[in-house]
Amino acid sequence: MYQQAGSVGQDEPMSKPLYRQVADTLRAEIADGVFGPGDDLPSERELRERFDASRNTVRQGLQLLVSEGLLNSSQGRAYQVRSHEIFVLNASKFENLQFSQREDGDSYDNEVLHSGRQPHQEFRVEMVKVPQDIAERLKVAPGEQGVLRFCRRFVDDTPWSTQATHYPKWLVDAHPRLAEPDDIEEGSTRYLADRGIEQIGYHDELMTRMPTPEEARELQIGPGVPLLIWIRTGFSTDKPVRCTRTTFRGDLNHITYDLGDLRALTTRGDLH
Amino acid sequence: MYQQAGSVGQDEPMSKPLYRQVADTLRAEIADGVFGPGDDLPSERELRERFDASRNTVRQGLQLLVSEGLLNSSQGRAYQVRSHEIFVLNASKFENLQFSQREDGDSYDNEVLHSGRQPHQEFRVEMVKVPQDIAERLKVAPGEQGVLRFCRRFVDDTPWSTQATHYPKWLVDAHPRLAEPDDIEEGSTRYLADRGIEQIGYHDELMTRMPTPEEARELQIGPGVPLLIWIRTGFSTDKPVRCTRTTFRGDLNHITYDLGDLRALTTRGDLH
DNA sequence: TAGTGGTCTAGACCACCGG
DNA sequence: CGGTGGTCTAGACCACTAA
Repeated sequence: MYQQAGSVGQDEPMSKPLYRQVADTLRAEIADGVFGPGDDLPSERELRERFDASRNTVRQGLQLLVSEGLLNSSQGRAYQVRSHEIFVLNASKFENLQFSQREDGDSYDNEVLHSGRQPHQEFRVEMVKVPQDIAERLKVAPGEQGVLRFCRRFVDDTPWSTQATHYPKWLVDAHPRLAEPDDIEEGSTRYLADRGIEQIGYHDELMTRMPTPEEARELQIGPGVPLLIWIRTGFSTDKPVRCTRTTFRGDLNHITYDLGDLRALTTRGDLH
Repeated sequence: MYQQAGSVGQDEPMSKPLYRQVADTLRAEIADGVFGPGDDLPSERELRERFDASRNTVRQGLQLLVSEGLLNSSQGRAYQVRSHEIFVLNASKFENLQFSQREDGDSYDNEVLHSGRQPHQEFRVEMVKVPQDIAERLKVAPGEQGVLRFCRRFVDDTPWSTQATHYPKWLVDAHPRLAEPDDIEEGSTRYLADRGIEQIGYHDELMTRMPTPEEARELQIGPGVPLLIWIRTGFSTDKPVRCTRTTFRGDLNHITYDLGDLRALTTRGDLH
């Protein structure tokens, strides 16, 4: 059934390694719905028999699927097909993504509150040295102090994203509430705007990479789930005012932008 | 030196598995520059001695780093520290990302042409059934035919991204050059605009995930490199006109958006 | 407690790369 | 050719989960 690796077929098929056959077969079965989201896969022992392979080989195949983000695994329990509910953030509309607060009008476009999920967030404020990369974006001297307002968001106790906003020292000196450890009721962007510091332009950067071990721990993600990173630098008329780095679990989040005239979108229909 | 797994320390440290110690140690050394971009790592045999571990255990640790995108590996050669040159695409400025063509003014913001790299692209046009997800975005019946204009871009023969644009049948019927197999000189968006079909709004979606095996082959990426996916739907005054899905190697590409008034950014300085 | 996955070993053979 | 990584096996012990 499953060809041995190494001994190459005469002419063309150049047999795939066994562990890849295992992965490909299971991947196809997941795609076909033989195993649906949340289902348990057969145990390693059963797969070993089915594919006539050693345990390590079966594990190597399963590991591949884990690293593709298709499976979850944890000690003592069967491999499980991942299921995804995706949160969509419209970055061109929403200035502050604030959970469980005024959802006036259009404040964010999520499927969270509309599906009985329970969002919450952890919040903290620190005085820290502005990290090098942020300092460049804020155009402040490397090593300068600044305020970090940090937030980690959860949905039903699943970590969803972390958000770190840095404010330069000159701004904090002029508007000290930025450094206070409470959530700013009206939103810090609004607070600044009310005090004459208006953000009239944004520079957004989007990128992806695999999490570091710390990030993986913080967002409780295993291998195989990439991060989606969104860095927004907010500008007043003459200089950068703040820099926010939001780190999302890539498997649970999409970001959208609406540009230009979208009157044709008013009948949104089944558009994602 | 390196604690055994299993036998738990009395009170707290709960020793890490050996393969993680291998990975963590090497990761730190890469971060510290002990091994720079492009450098070879010591061979598995040497690492086995250094960490006093079996070959499989060392391999497991190395595999972790590969899956984090830090290392490349291929048969017969040493593990190599990945090096990244990142291409930045400003999605709010550039309608068509066209390689090696009129770079009038600001047409794209890359470090490619400015560093002596050689870009090129493969191009093809097909008549295909519009895929389900694209059909939703184009608001056409699922299963309907449409034109697919496909492009794969390279930099110095490294696959960089693939781009697939779907046009609905009604548009192609009215403007048949969309279905012709040549590159449209002036750009297809321009071609349409000249014929009265102007795209006045865009809906962009950004997401990340690990590549499927096909995608990994097409972009020549190994495990540990996530994809960055950008889906742009272009709208005329009353309906969607085209849908473009661009699939980037996440390790080589960033996307940016400029929103609002960015006069403060004119002195771009060291801002990325 | 039985069954699952997590970690680890020792050794084998192979394919590929470079000198 | 020698050295590298790629694949695979057989078996061991452990930690965790669920019944």
